[in-house]
Amino acid sequence: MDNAEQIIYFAGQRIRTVRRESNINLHQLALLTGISAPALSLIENGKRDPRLSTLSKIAKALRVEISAFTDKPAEEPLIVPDTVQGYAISSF
Amino acid sequence: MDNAEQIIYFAGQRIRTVRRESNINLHQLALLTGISAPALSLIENGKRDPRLSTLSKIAKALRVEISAFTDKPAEEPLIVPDTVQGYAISSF
DNA sequence: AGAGTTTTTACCTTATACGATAAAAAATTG
DNA sequence: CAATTTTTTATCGTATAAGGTAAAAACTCT
Repeated sequence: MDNAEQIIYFAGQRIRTVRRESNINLHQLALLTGISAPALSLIENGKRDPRLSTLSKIAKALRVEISAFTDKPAEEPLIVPDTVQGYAISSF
Repeated sequence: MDNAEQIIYFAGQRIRTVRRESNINLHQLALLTGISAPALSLIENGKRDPRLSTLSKIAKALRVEISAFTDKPAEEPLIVPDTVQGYAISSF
């Protein structure tokens, strides 16, 4: 799996995750984006290499930035806090 | 100009800016990405709707995230911290 | 299990991205 | 300005994205 394939696969997973968080199905996303449900299915499964305009329509419909589909989520902060949820770390 | 066209146009401008900051020409970027110089020219001028894999190759060659082409740059931070990652700013 | 819903797959058509090449146009530099 | 470099435009061939439709498969319930 080369780099581009990984990106496509990852983006598909992210789109699916965001869509499910919005509690809508492929048919509904199809209506919102103007992209057919079969096309969306292929994209979510990493079997299609979507165009920028296609990503843009999906992002707009799901109300996220395109980077939500392309960038790895930020690392956890490197600075360890003294307390977690009000408990001193030493108590763990 | 609809939303998708704006995204495509904006991405092209960003790619051109990042490429020029790297001091390379279209021919050189073509060699780095495997995308022809004419194709890169069309993309930079917002006349072509690139595939995700194409954006990925360009981002990799220019050593930036795809979001560098798709997202509006973040505002400058409003609050200047006293320390960064545990080091006093004055030590830089 | 059966019914209803959602997703996937397949097939066909159309639109368009992309590579290659060449030529024209624009920008840069001496 | 002339020479060189860089970018743009045009044309052609191939690959593939995307829509529509329909059928199959997979899930989700009661």
